[in-house]
Order: sequence, then structure tokens, then C-alpha cells
Amino acid sequence: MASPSPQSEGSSTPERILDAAEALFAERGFAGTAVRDIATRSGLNPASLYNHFESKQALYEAVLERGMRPIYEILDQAASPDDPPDLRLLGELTAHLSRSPNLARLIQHEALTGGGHVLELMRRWLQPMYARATAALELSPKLGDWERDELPLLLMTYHHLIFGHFAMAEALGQVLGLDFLSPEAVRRQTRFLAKVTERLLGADRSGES
Amino acid sequence: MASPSPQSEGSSTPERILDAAEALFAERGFAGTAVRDIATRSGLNPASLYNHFESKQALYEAVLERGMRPIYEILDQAASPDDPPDLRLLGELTAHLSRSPNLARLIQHEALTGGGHVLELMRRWLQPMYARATAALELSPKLGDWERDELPLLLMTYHHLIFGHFAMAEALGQVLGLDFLSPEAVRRQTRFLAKVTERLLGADRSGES
Amino acid sequence: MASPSPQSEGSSTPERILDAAEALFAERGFAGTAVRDIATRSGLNPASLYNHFESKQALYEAVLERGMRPIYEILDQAASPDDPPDLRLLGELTAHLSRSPNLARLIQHEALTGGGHVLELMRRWLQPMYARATAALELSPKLGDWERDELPLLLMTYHHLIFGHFAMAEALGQVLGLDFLSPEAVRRQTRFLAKVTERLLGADRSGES
Amino acid sequence: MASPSPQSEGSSTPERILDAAEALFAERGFAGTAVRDIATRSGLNPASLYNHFESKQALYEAVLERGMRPIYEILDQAASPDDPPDLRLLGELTAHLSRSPNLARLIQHEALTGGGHVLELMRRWLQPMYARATAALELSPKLGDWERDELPLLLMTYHHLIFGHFAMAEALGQVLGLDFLSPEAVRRQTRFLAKVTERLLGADRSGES
DNA sequence: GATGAATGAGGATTCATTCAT
DNA sequence: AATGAATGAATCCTCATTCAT
Repeated sequence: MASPSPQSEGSSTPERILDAAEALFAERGFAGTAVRDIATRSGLNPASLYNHFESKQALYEAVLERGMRPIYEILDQAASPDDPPDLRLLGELTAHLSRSPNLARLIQHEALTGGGHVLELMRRWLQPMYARATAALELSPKLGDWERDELPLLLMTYHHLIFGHFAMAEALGQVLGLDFLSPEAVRRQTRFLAKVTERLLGADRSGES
Repeated sequence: MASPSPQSEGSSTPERILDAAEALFAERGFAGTAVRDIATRSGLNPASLYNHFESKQALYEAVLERGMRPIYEILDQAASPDDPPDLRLLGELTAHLSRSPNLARLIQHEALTGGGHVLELMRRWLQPMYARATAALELSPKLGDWERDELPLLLMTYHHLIFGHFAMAEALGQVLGLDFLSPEAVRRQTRFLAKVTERLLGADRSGES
Repeated sequence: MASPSPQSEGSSTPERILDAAEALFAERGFAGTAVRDIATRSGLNPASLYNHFESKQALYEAVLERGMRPIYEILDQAASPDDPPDLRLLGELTAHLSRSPNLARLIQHEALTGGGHVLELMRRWLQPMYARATAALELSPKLGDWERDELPLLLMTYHHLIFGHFAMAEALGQVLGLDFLSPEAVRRQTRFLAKVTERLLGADRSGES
Repeated sequence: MASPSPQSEGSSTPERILDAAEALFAERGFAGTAVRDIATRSGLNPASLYNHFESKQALYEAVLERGMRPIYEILDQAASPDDPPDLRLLGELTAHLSRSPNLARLIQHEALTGGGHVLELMRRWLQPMYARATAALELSPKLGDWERDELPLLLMTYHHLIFGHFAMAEALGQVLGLDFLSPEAVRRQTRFLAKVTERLLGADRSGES
């Protein structure tokens, strides 16, 4: 059910474990993933895994931490008051997630099972993420015709278009017979995001973007 | 961890089981839900549950079946060549899901764990759903400036704005301190959808909406 | 390592489990006893055991509870201000423990590992036991030449002569090649206790015994 | 759960290990003690421990050996035909055990779990100990009114009053709110032993005390 | 002598499921 | 239709021990 992954050859043991865990947690969720499978995929005995991580839960959090850090950094540096919702930011996020779609699935799993043992992580990660995003949005030029209480909805829309998109990319791709992760598809999604942004927030309808 | 739900008092035993299962599957996913907890929440002994459903898997599918039928029907009757992506359809879906947000979470769980023992269900439910929606979209008047290969992206966007929205409503509501399920919030979301639709697909840029 | 015990045939399942557990806990202590061995000795699958007791710890406490109750009752009814430390009490305790020497070992295990997860039980059982015993002792006629702060030492002496004796009976019996549990040996120990009591607390040195 | 003990600073590594092991074995018994905890308490990695002792079992036996030697020597040199059961012997044992109460607990653990992998040790240590003690007792002057088959019972009594006393000192002290290990308490126990001996074996009933 | 990493065996416990009542 | 009791398989994790460094 889980054979040693080829990509993680030269890396350190903890990294191999994190890779294996990330893939399986993303695919099956926390409860659906057996420690034994993570171990097998890392080429280890399950017991060895506990030399590197204290528990399944701790491993899960390490996976999340490692995955979230770059996203956090992208959000951090992107507090610039540029173009509408910061097309550069959207582009970078899209690029990053297209490279590690597991991450998007992990985050969506988190969001779905919210109430449980991970709500703290949501508080720790998602909330500041939204705080920053809100701040960025408010600096955006043309918010004219959105009500203040529609802002969170706009934000969620972007959340869906980025995280939701890549979280469902693989599954939906299979069902629809498409590939949402090819470089071309990623370019298309980036272009799509720009177009959507232009229409939702963008330049005055009479002028150019 | 799971006490008998008050709302399902007068209903039949299978319905009480389905209610309990729906809530727990939505909250914790398939793997994260224990049959014993479903039984407890239904006021039953775990063994009794097997008088009504053949297995956990069968119960899960029954939950999905029961939940999906009304959605399927909404989609069915809404193949009318009306206004942009059929605002009435969007409104009905929104209304329905706001009443049973569990369903939205279930569907998103399905979408996330795609590969597994549920892919068949995705094929059975999601694919026709998308087929219908695509058909509906293509009948929409102003698709002028969207490329053909952007259509699935538009579709996904609507999927997110409907299913993703209500799937994350509870969790995100907690984190952001908002209530996305109040009647008022549902009205706002419906209005928001209309606005988004108007901008994405709607009225000629020179005319009115 | 543990074959179904013959003595516990007709009894109820929980009782069979308690019997098995008592024997093994007495022999090997809490940490040294495997749930699997208790199950085997009860003629059960380890999982079945959890239909009757919540955990190993809970089972252990049930064993202790069941074993302590009769002792507690003996102590209860023996608050009579009779002869020196109530020879009848000593006799009854001796008789009882000689019939279930496991109990004595269990109590000594408890006393030895004191600090741990069982200290609460010690507080619950041993302390009142000592309180009662102290009260009884103080009513004893000839305490003349014992200092007040020697009372606990006298108490401990009796604790040893009763509980310690039967706790070590089997092991020491093997080493010394004697049988401390035969009816005759029990009578001898009872006589011995009376003699010791006579000398330690008993009758005036000049008068009768 | 086990932090490096302060007292064993300057000592050699094997001694530090023996100290840690003695404390933990005394507290939790053999089965209840994890090699890892011994290592931690010795300030070592579990693996390092195996540079000094072949196995957990070997370490346990080394602890017992080290602890028993002085007792053995005390018993050895005390075969003198002095006063009733050799008050000096009792005093020395009491003094020694009050200084290392762990030892008393260890011995009682041994006595309790008799049947197992330690019975050989009992044979090796306890039996000669009793042999010597018996010899010593028989040289005692006033055994007049004890039957020959009561001798082992007298012996056990002394065993309890010495080993049992210090084995339970800490635990019982906590429950009763007393300190049985303070110098004063040790003096009191010594005095108590003398008094008991006087009454059980001592001076002619008609003469002086 | 010390250690980080590895492991097979076994630890307690939970799981979904069955069956006699 | 309901349940208490039973169970094999699997759960996460700890154990004592080994070995290359």
C-alpha cells in the first residue's frame, strides 16, 4: 500500500519521514494514515520513526510546520500596496502550491476537520494569514462597490481559488480527465486568477487594468 | 465524545443513524469516525447498527446518497437556459447547503481523499454534476472572453464558492469570529454570488447588469 | 505462561477475569503482568477483557477493591474493646489471608511501590485501616510501658505479622522447604500471634496470661 | 520522569548506573523499571549502559550483589553467642538499612515476586542469610518456651521488623504523615527492637528486664 | 566510553464486525 | 429490532538491545 518513494533518496532521515508523512497525510488525512505506512514509505521500521518524532501527532505538526513556513514567508513579504490583490502574491502562491500540491490538501484537511486537535494550528496559521490578507486587500485601490462585510467573502474566494484549487486538482483532474498540475495548466490558472481579479477588484470598468 | 442528538427525536431508527453518521463523517471524515460513536449518537448499541446497514462503508454511502439526492435534483431541474450561470440555481444550492452544511463538508472530504475507496462515488456523483453544470454554463450568454479551456476553472470556482464555502463555514467562522450560517449571512453570500457572477460572466461591460 | 485456571469454572466472566488478574498481579506485580496473560488465564481474547473492565488500571483497582472489602469488614466489626489487640481480630485476619494469600501479596506490592499510581488507594484503604487499628490498640489494657511514639511501630509489627507473613509465605516456604499455608501451619501462626501478643501487650507479668 | 541524581556526582560511571538502577528498581520493581529511565538518571544514553552491564538482568543482579554484600558481612561477623538474638546484629542491620532503605525495598520485591527469574537469587542470598540467622538464634539463651517449629516464625518476625520495616518506611511514612528514616526515628526503632526482643526472647520473666 | 539510529518483539488498547439471546 | 459478549486484525507506541560511528 506504500512503497519507498523514489524522490527522497539522498535526503536525511527526518526529511524522508516528513516527505512520506506529508504525502500520506495529504492523501488520507490524519486519521486515515497509519504510522506503519509512513514508516514503510520512509524505508524504516515503525519504531525507528519514534527516534525522530515524538508521536504521530508531533510528526503531523512538523509536516504542517515545514509546509506552512514558505507560505507564511510569501505572505509576509507581500504586504506591498501594489496592484489589485497583489497579483504577484497570487502568482507566487500559485507557483508554490503547484509545486507541492500535498500542502494544499493538508491545509484543506485541516480546515475541514477544524474543531479537533488542529484548531490551534488554524489559529496559529490561518488567522494571521487572513489578517495579512485583509490588510493587503484594504490597501487595494478599487474596492468601491464591495461592502465591508463582503470582504471576508472575497478573501474566502481567494482562499478557494488558491488552496482549494490545488487541493482538488489531482482528484478532479482524474474525474474530469484533465491535468491541473502541468506547467501549462499552472500558467493558465495564473492567467485565470489575474482575469478574475481584474473583474472583481480591478481597474475601473472604463479604463485599462 | 458523542451524545444522542436532540434534533432527531421522533424520526425512524435508520434516519437517526443517518443523521448521526452524517454529522460525524462530516466532522471527522470516514477514517476518523468510529462506528461506536455513530451508534452512541444514535442512542444505539454498535451491534444494532448492523441491523440497518451492512457495514460502515455501506452506511457512509447511504449518507452520501441521501445527501446528494436533493442536490442532484436541484441540478437536474435547473438546466434552464436563463441568466448567467443561472442565479436561481446558485441561490437554491446556497439555500440548501446552508441548511445542511454537513453535506458540503462531506463532499469536500470526498474530493480531498479522492484516490481511495470513494473515487467510485466521485465518478458517480461529481462527474454528472459537472457535466450538467458545464452544459448549463455553455448556454450562458456572455462567455465571450473566456477561453474554452478556462471553462473548467470557472466551474471549479463555482464549486468552491458553493461547496467550499459551506464546508469551511463553521471552522473559518470560529477562527475569524464570524457566523457564516446565519440567515443574514446566507443572504449576503447569495448576493455576493450574484455580484461575482455579474462581474465574471454577466452583463455587457458597457450596459447594465 | 498462563493456562486457564481450573478453579474458576462456573463463575461469571468478570469474576473469572478478576480471579486471573488477582493471581497474576499478586505474583508479578502490576507492571510485570501482561493483559494478554490475564486474558489467556480467563479463557478470553484480550479484546474481550475490555468489555468488562475499562483498562488494565481499572481492572487492577477492581481486584484490589474486591480483595480489600472483606478485610475492611473484618476491621470494621472488630472495634470491640476486648482482650489485647483483639485476638479474635488477629485470628480472623489470619484465617482470611491464609485463604487468599494473593491478597496479602497484592497489598505488599502496593505498599512497596507506594509513590506511584496507587498511592491514592493506599490513602483510601490503608489509612483508615491504621486509624481503626490505632483506636483499637489504644483501648488495649496494658500499654503501660510503650511510649506513645512507639504505637505506630507496634502497629507496623502487626501489619508485618499478618500481611507480610502471608505475602512471603509462598516464596519463603519454597526457599526454606516449608509450607506456611497448610491448615496446621495457619493454626501454628495463630498460636504464635497470640503468644507474641501476650508477651508484647499482654497480661501483667506477675499474673495470668 | 527521572532526572540525574545529584548525590552521585563524583563517582565512577558504573557506580552512577548502579545508584540509579538501585533507586528505580527499589521504587518500581524489575518489570516496572525501564532501562531508558536508569540511563537518564545516570546521565547516559541507554546504549552506553551496555558498555558497563551486559543486560538489564545483569544490572539488576549487580545491584543486588552490591547491596547484599555488606548485609552478608554483617551477618557473617555476627555469629557471636551474645545477648538475646544479638542486639548488636539487629542494631547494625537497622543502622545499615536506614542508610540505604532502597535495599530493603529491593529485597522485599524479591521476596514478593519469588517464583520468577529471581528465585535463584533468593536461594543464593536469602537462604544462607536465614541459615546463619537460625544458627545465631539457636545459640540464644532463653528460647525455652518456643517450640522448635516456631523458630522460623520468630525468624520471619525479625525479617519483617528489619527488612519489612525499612521497605515500607517511605510509603507508610507518607500515608501516616511520619518520618521513619530520620536519625531519631532510627534510634527509636532500634530501641523498639530491643524492647521486643527482651519480651520475646529476653530475660527471665521473674527477674529484671 | 559514548551516542544516534535502527529494530523485532511485545505493550495496551481500539476497531469493525459477528452471533447467541 | 436490540444487545452484551466475543474476537482477529490493526492501532499507536515502548521495550531492551545492537551496531556503526
